[in-house]
Amino acid sequence: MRKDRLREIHTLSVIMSAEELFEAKGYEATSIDDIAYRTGISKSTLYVYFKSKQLIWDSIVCKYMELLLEDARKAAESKGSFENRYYKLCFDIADKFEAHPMFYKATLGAISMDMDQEIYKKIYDIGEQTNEEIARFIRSGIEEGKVRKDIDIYPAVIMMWSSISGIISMAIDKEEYLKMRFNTSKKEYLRKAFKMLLEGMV
Amino acid sequence: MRKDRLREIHTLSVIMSAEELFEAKGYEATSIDDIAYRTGISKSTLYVYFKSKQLIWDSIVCKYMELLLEDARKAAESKGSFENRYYKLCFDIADKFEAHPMFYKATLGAISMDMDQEIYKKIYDIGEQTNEEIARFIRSGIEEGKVRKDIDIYPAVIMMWSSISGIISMAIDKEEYLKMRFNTSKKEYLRKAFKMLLEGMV
Amino acid sequence: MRKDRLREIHTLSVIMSAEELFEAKGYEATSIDDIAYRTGISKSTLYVYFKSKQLIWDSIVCKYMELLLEDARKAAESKGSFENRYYKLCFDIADKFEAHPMFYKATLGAISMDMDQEIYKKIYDIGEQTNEEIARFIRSGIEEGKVRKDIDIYPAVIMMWSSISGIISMAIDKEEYLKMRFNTSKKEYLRKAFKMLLEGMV
Amino acid sequence: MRKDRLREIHTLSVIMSAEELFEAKGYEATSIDDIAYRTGISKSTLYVYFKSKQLIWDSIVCKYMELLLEDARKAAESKGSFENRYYKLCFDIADKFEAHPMFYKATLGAISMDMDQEIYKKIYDIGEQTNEEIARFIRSGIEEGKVRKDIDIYPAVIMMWSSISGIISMAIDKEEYLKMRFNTSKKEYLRKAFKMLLEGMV
DNA sequence: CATGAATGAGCGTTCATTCAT
DNA sequence: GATGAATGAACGCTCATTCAT
Repeated sequence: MRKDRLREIHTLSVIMSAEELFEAKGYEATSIDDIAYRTGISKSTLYVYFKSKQLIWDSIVCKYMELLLEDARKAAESKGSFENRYYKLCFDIADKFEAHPMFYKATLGAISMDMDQEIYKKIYDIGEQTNEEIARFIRSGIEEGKVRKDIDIYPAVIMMWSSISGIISMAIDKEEYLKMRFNTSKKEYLRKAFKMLLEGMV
Repeated sequence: MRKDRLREIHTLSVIMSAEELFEAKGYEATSIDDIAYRTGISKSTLYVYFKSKQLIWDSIVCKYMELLLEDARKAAESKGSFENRYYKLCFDIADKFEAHPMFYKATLGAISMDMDQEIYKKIYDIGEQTNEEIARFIRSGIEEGKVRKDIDIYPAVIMMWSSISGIISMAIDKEEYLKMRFNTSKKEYLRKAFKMLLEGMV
Repeated sequence: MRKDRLREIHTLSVIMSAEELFEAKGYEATSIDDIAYRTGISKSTLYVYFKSKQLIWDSIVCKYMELLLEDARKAAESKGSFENRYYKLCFDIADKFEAHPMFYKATLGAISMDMDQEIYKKIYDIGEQTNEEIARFIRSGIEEGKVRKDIDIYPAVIMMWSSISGIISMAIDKEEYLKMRFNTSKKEYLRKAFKMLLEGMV
Repeated sequence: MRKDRLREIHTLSVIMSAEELFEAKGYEATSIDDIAYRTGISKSTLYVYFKSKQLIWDSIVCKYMELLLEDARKAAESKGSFENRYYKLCFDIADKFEAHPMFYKATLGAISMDMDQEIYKKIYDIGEQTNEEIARFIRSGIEEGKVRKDIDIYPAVIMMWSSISGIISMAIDKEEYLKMRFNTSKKEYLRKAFKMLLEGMV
């Protein structure tokens, strides 16, 4: 269908503009006018494609979740030692956080569990798949003998996930401070912190 | 002084109301009108005590930082084995996060480093003291032989800090999900996660 | 274009309302709400057409300056004796002052010389053209032998301008007083005053 | 009475502060808080002495009118030729306008003729006395043979008054412009303009 | 489908004024 | 007499959203 194509193109370009603006100025400070103007369409046209500002945000969240899922899948499926895949995963995520300042807020905020809204259901599903991939990844670590056999896999998934996010987000928020106060670059700090986190699982 | 008392009472009750509202709806979505109404004073009166909305937020951040500092100090100074003090610290913080859902955003978000403003200077100083207490705590762990000698203390402080926050905040955000999906209570999950984190440092 | 028409209509009617209100209550005491209400549109709609209150004022100033320019041009170009053209000019301006009580404040107050703003540049240019027309007018008086040859034209332009405004604005402000105290009608007073200005008191 | 003394001192110091502030920032932009603070009393105390902000303004207007009356009286009574006294009067007024940017607005704005308010009655009376002094001054010019015998004295008073104000106020508002455009200093311009006013352009 | 036009609801902030003590 | 405390009423301005065409 032509129509679907067109709709998709519009949808995507709105999301692109919104992403840039949300990242530059934050959700609240970005106006629908801004988004429409940057997209090159009229405000009313934008409303044809997105029923509300919130839904634009949710779409971006969804997109980000998909990126995370991809990273998790790579960690679970790709070749290489467990350690290598672990560091790869950590830094892949860190890169995304860095490239998209709103990544943290978007993927880790309390996400509405209102499953009536299609978008929230989708986001939830992607989250589940991601957990599943991380679980596979940890299991592969156990098989490789790099992770304790007695670990409780699902809590470990969540723990890993939340620690990684906590570590990355603080590394970004306090980059300046880390440099100034401890003369540690963000990258260096991250490597140390990820290492400490890993050793807890060994 | 009577007047100082009154001022303090007002200040505290504004902060209380604001805290509840910020927690329920977030900073942007909470209006000064809301805060004044919930405090039971007029908007103009509120402005007698707080020169701006931002300053209300900053005061809350400051208060939270002081609570954290207290916990850190207890961990560094109180008697008991390193492990016990560690778990005490983790759960003390978890309690605070739970009592104040905005704790995470308040204490870990990027805090202005504009040292001209008195309040930011104060917040920064409290943060420094807190780091120092955690460093003392870790050093006591080393002395006790419970933490590796070769650990890099300050990165470890930050790493510990960010992981703990990440873990707690996700535990709270996903409590319902953890129960439903893995039949794990938040408390149980937290204990496991904190344990994993600790073992990385051993 | 339909849309240009609409825009123009709105613009003009906002200016009309604002003019009446500024005249009745002054700039500061007139609120945007007042203007919108009197125009019969919502405040938000008003902001579609004027980006700020200041710009509404500036537009009115600009309009007034154009009216003055027209009068000056007529004085410089029309047929008739110098005296007749002089009195015509004076009373034309007086009529305008009367029709628009804020004329004085608008056209003679300190006008921003910030030439970056388009509107101020326009106002300045119109002022320059007006001075030029008055200069032509005075030169024609010299040619006719009705004005001293040795007069310094540009200071004379400004002097004439400011005296005429001073005279008219006081005549309007004190109309009631003139009648009551000296039994002189405004018109009669103005004729005498303009004559004195032309001939001097000596 | 002690009390009256004290009252007077307070009244005067409020007026002084207000004057400075009104001149620096204008009437609207000056708050009662500003005035009280600068006076060194509390806002509430200020209200003991002045029932409203408007009345503070009116008191200043009154004071200014008294200054004008003094100048007019000097012109009428002092020794010297008519011309000399004329220029003295003009420049005395110009000096006052310059020293007090709000002088113009204060003394020439349409003054309320609400004679119920004591202050307005006082202002009106001073205005009357001033006109009378100027009338005496012009009569002395006639006696000296420097002013036409057939002049209508009271209209001439008003005309002179309004022209002088118009000339001075434009000289101040456009000082920068006069310099830039015609390379004429304010003083030089004023002298020329006052001369033209005296002698007429014919 | 695309949009120009319009707006209601709200925002953070200010300030002249009142009043009990 | 002096004041600290409190406030109602505005203010200029913004913005997500609706709707007729």
